[in-house]
Amino acid sequence: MLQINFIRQNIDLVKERLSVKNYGDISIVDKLVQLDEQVRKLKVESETLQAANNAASKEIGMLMGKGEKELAENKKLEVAQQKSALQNLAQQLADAEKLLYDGIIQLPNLPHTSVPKGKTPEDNEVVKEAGAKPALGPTAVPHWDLIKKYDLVDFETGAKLTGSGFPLYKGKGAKLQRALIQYFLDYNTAAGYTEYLPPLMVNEATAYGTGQLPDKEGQMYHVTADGFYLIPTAEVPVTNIYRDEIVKETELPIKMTAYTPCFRREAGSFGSDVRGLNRVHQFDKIEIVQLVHPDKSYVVIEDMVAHIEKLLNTLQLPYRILRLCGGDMSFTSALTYDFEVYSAAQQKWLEVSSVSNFETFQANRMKIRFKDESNKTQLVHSLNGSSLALPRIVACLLENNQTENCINLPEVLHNYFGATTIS
RNA sequence: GGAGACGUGUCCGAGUGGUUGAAGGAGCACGCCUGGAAAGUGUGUAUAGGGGAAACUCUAUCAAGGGUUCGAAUCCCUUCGUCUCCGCCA
Repeated sequence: MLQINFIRQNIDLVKERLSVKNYGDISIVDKLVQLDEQVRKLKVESETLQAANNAASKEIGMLMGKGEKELAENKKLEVAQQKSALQNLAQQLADAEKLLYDGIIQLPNLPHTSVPKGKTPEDNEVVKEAGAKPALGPTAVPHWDLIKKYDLVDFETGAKLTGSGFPLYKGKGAKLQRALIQYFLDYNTAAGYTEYLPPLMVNEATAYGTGQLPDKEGQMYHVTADGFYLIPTAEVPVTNIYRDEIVKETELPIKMTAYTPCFRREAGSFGSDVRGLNRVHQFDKIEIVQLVHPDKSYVVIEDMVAHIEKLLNTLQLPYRILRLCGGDMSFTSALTYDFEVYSAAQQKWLEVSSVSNFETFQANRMKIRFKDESNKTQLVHSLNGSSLALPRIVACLLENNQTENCINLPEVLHNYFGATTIS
C-alpha cells in the first residue's frame, strides 16, 4: 500500500499517476489527506489525555506506597471521571483510522514514469522481439495433439481426479517437468539466488502481505476449514519470509528463488485460451524474488529481465518483451515487463514470465525494512519474476521443435532429461 | 485427537497488580587500558506512531486480540505458536 506521508506531500503527483492506471475517482486522494489530518489531530488529543491519566495513576501508586490512603482514593475518583472522555476520543480516533486505512488499501501502486498509458493489452509496448520463429511444415499440430501422440499429459484423468485444468503428467511428460524444474533452479542459484521450498498454503496475513488479499480473494483456492489459501505463486510465501523484519543494509540485495506448484481458480476463463496447457488451475513455476535498496530497484529489474532473457535464449525459443501499460498492470506493481514466447503451431504469443518492481508497495504492507547509513529505517523495494512458468514453455517446446516422428529438445535439457528427443 | 507445561528485548534470563521500557548476564558499538590482542574497565545498545526548528517529549508494544482495574508483563477470556507424554501416522 501507498504511504500516507508520501500521498500528503505529493497530492498532485499521486493523482496524475493514478490516472495512468485509469483509477476511477481521483478525488479520493483529497479525502484521504483530509482524513489523515483529522486522524493526527485526534491522536494528539487522545494521547494528551492518556498522558494525564497515566501520570495520575502513577501518583496514586506513589501515594499508596506512602500509606496516604485518603489522598489516593480522592485521586482515583478524579481519574475515573476522565475515563469516559478518553474512551470517547479513542473511539473517534479508531473510527477515523479505520476509514483512512480502508481508503489507502484500495489505492493501487503508482506506475513508474516509463509506463505507457493505455487500457488493454493492445496498448502494451513491445520493447524487444528476438529469436527466429520456426517454419513448421504442413503437418505441424498444436501441443495438445502432440501431448496425445507421445502420451505426455492425461487431461481426462486429471479431470477425473480433480477437475478440468488439473493436468496429470505422465511418463516423459512428467520427466520433462522434473527436468525443467531442476534446470531453472540450477540456473537461478548459479546467479546467486538462494533456493527455498516454501509451504504451498499460506495464512491470511501472508496473502495480504503481497497484495493477494483483499483484492484478489476470488482467484485463490481457499481452505476454509483452516483459513488457509493455496498459493497462486511462490512470490507469496517467499516475499513474506522477511515480513516484519528489519535487515542490515549490507544484507541487501536479498535474492531468493523457489519452485512451487501454483493454484489459480481462473474463474471466467474459456475458449481456445484454455486449450491444452495454455491455462490451467495447477501449474509449476519457478520464481525469483529480490529485496533491494530503494535506489537500486530500477537497475535490478533490468538485471532480472536480462536474466530471464538469457534463460529463454538457452531454450532457443522465440520471445518478446512487453512493457505493460497502466491499464494492464497489476494492482501492486509500479513497472511490469511481460515475457511471451511464440507458440508456432497455435501462432500465438503465450505469457511465460512477468517481472515487476513493486517499490515499497508490498514492503509497506509487510513492513520489510532496513537500516540505512544514518541508522534510519527505510522500506526496501521488492521485485519478482517468473523464471519460468512451465506449461506454456512446454507447449512451445513441443510445438516449435516437432518433426514427423519426434520432438527435438534444446541442448541444455539433454542431461536433465536424459535424452535428446521425445519420441 | 487427548493430557500437561510454556511463550518477556539480538540472545539467555529475572520479574505474580503501582515511578518496569522492563533487574542481571551474553552479544554488539564506541572509548579507556595494551607495542598489538585477549582479559579488564566505562558508556551506549528495541520498534512504530504523534508533537517540536531542535534539544527533546508524549503514546503504544513483555506471542496476538479482547476484558477486569485509577493502574496489567503480572489477574480473566479467546486465538496462535512451542515443548513433553499418550494416541495416530508418511
